Amino acid sequence: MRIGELAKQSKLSIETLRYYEQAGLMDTPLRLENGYRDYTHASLTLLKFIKRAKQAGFSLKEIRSLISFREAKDQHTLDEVKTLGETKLAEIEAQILHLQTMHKELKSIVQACCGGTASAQDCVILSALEPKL
Amino acid sequence: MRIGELAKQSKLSIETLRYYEQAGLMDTPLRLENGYRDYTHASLTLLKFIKRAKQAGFSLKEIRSLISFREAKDQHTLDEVKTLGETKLAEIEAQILHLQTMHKELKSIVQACCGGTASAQDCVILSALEPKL
DNA sequence: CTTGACCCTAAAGCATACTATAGGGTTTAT
DNA sequence: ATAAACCCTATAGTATGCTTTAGGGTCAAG
Repeated sequence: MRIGELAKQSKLSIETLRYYEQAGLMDTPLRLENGYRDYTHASLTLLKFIKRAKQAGFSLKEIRSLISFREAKDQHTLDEVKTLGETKLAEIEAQILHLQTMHKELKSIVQACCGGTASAQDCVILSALEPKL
Repeated sequence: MRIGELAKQSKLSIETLRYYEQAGLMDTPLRLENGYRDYTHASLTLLKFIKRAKQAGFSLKEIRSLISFREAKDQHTLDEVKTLGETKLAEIEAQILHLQTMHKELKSIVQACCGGTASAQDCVILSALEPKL
């Protein structure tokens, strides 16, 4: 299958597929006589794997690790895979906490603002951002 | 005050200060005879404002808006400021939801892995990332 | 008078994940 | 034969918020 077909089936752009190849996520595929890339169904399966891993929050760099685990399962331990997952889980938790902190802070100051078309002269939001004396 | 002193007091790097100036967050300060930047206390107050806004989750671009509101309060309405805050709140909420979705998904597959030093041959994490047939 | 601390500019680099552009072959259909 | 649709490479651009580099003045102390 040529790149256009793989793009269609994977719902990724042709450019993204070439980018993934260059980024080391996919092996360089065989080439047809005219130089066109010639993919097999395995490429599609790999792309679906990549998409699911992305959905789960892994970066392309981390996905490279996941792919190498996947390609040589017997040379890796369950712990290696699980550690990657747990590390990512911890990162996501930290990000959520950070966002929740910001949200709480921002919500309290935004809610204090009555809004309206009056001048922002005495805006409590702007005041809240001023350094405390 | 020269830039080194302002950096110390604001706890930002000298480079960041010059970057903020170039990014339009701070006015170009007066210069001493030798060309050195000469800041006043107002610059420090502004930097603290910027830092608090960052803490609340605003991007530098949004902070530019906040600063222009702050500098000409009487030419803006409460609604303008409040809308900026509410939009940002909504963005943060969306990000939290997205992260929570990923977290839930990832947690369920990571927890299913028993770990250990056995080969990843039958790793449920890797399996979970494979496309379903 | 030189050393070290401080300041300057302009431009490039970093990380992430792509997207776009320029310039040029190939294949398919009419 | 020509136009549309497809493929190729290499390079640069996008967004964000800085940091780093290169190359070079300024100033106070010893």
